[in-house]
Amino acid sequence: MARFVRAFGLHQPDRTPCGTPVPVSEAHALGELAREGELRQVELVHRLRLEKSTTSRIVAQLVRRGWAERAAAPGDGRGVLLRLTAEGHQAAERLAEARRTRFDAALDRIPAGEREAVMRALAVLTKAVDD
Amino acid sequence: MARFVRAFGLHQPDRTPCGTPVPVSEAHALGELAREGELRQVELVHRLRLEKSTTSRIVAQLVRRGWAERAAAPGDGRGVLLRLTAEGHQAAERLAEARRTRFDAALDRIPAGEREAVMRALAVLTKAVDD
DNA sequence: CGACATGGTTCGACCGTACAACCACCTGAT
DNA sequence: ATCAGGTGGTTGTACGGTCGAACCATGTCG
Repeated sequence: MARFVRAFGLHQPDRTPCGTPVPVSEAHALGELAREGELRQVELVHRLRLEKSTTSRIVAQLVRRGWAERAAAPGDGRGVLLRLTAEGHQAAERLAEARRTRFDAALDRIPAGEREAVMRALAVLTKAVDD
Repeated sequence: MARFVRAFGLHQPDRTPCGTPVPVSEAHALGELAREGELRQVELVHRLRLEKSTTSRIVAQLVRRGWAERAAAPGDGRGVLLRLTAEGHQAAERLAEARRTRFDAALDRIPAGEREAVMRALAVLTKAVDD
């Protein structure tokens, strides 16, 4: 496990393991938003497992980069609804591309017959770890 | 993958995912030293995938805690040979215990028939990711 | 003997995260 | 209708892990 963390480069939180100079948490936020389309900020807190203060800053950073925009949440005057801008979607796509490249390279080193089993195992492990 | 990182708590580098209030990198260093007995500091640099400056600081921290001690490397006046103290071994054991607890809990949530396959898959993936 | 490489340390800067305090808004009970 | 307590967000502050560069000592090779 420890080996995996180091090999994957997870100990450097301000750089994506896939080589992109974007903080890991920001990349994750971008990914969630890209998949969901819209997201309440509080939902992002839960998915990213961060404090709301940290999440607030990350969102501010995304907005500053021009990747996301805040809107009022429908039916709740307190909430913030997040949405990716056009540039945000492009950035997410670039990130996904880098991720694909990185993973393809890794998968190449896994015997073809085992690939699917490994991917499924990772999903199982994630679910098991997730309390 | 991203889900796994968040679920496992890897985004918080100053706390072990297993609940111990010890920085992740320090825990990894402790683990390597416990397994190897002795280790050159430069070897730790490679295994931890850190800069030598960062490694130096981590070692200093271990020494400060009374968990490790530096010695001259045999046959090389520049090098530093690292060794765990008695307290260091105890600390490593406590860490291993916490890890075991955490993993057992996770493994309990994996169908018995799949456990071995999942563990093997993780090893395969680590090797594949490791350039 | 001199040039370059290697192992370590120290210094400075950056940045991600948590915690606390605070505000705005919502909700439910009286 | 009102007030208490809960929830969503922001800002200030502190902490700490990591890197890069400068520097030193030691080893190595021509």
